[in-house]
Amino acid sequence: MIRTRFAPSPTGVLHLGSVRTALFCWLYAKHCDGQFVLRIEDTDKERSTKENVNAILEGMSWLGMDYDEGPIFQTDRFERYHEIAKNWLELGKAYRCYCSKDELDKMRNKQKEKGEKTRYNGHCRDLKRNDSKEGFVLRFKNPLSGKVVVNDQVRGEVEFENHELDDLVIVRTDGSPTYNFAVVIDDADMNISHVIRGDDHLNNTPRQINMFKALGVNAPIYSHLPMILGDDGAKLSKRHGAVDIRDYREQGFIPEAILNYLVRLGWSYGDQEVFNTEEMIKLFDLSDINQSAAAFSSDKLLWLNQEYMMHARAESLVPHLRYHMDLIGIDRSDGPELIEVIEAYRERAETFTQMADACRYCYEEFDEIDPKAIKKQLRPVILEPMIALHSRLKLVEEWSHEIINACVNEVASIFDINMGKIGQPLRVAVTGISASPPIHVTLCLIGQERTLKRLERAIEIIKKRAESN
RNA sequence: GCUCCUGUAGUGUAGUCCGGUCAAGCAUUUAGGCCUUUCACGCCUGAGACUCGGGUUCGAAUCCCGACGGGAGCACCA
Repeated sequence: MIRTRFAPSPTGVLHLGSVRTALFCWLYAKHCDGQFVLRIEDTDKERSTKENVNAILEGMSWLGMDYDEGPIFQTDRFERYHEIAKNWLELGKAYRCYCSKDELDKMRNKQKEKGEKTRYNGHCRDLKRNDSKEGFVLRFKNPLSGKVVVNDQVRGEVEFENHELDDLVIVRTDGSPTYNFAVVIDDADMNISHVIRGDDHLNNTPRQINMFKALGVNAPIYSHLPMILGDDGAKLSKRHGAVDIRDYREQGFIPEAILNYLVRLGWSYGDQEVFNTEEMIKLFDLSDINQSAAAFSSDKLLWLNQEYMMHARAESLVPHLRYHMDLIGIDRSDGPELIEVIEAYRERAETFTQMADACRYCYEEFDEIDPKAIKKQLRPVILEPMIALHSRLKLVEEWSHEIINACVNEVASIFDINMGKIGQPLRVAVTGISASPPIHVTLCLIGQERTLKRLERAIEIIKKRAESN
């Protein structure tokens, strides 16, 4: 049985990089008809928070990544870690270390001066001391010679010399287990067959493999994913805009689009760009993961999001639009059906935030017309046609695309002007700006009453302008 | 500093394992055009890359060596 796990630490929110890791784990488990486990690595009691746990859980559910087991909290498993630690101490696989923080610092500084890699020098490794009352940590007795070969599914065989590794702390002075120790026990206990995680863990892997050996358990199969960098090539951080996955929800992205964008960062299937979730699961494989770091590009995410907006079933987008209209405070009580808005605006908005923002004038009055648009479109020459248009639209009984179009066409032909000459002023009058969906669609969405009112206002503006000339 | 990973257009990638079909494909970005009553969508055309230097070979993006660049790790953080 293939079992993967996503093991975030709640010392921070769920960010894009972690989501990509989670996605690959999730996809691989699904692809193999295996299981996916969510484990919360909260051994750092100081920095782990309940809020971050919530952020992670919320993010996972928004993205639609379900798990077969979990969330399992490491803090619930301390007994188990202690059991192993005690056992290792008895078997001589681990030892007590009494070195103080100062001593360790001094040791590292010396190594640095000598141009060596900083690591624990094994001072207490063979100490025959048993006074358990003093403050001490437990260290793992790492083999001194030989090498560890990590057979990575992405990197190939990576070799580490044991003498490059040091005796890492597995239990702190306060009795809490450290990350590398807890991970190994968990992955073993939970029968994780494949560990898929960020590149930054590659250097931890040989020590973990050594601990699996000490445990007498086969290590899982590892895959180390290339990192995701910001668009400037530096590590992805707040500087690059949103990092918290929830920010992407607030910005109006569709979860499937985010997954689709992320899956193409470090994985590919020929030239294909767009994958629905089913396809992703079907086509995903570890052997197609590539090895170099990728830079995050919001341009492409935006493009993909629009692709999803344009091709999704309109009904499925209604909740999204509703959510974002509420978010930016649009009163939806008086205006068109959301589904009509979606159909009119989906190909001119990249996100739901943009769409909500763009359709505001269909629901609420606006105070100001763009001055540039006034100057260009609401000119005295158009006064008569606008008045004529107003009187016709006023008489319309069935406010439909066809009839609105007929009115506009009629006025255009009476005054012998082309559509653009009357369409743009009309658009500016009813929307306040110079870009909107086709004019009949726009008017239809805005409704007859509002259209007439706004037309009257525009006519007043034009009149005033004519007088002042 | 040491250890490990990595290097195809601005960005993501195909091709690299098993040299020739690659005078390097696709997508995004970008420039121009078409469509169009605006914006967008769509369509067409263009710009833009094998990090560099050696070597092997009839032939190298692909194999070998070196340099340089980028990233990560070296905690009683995860």
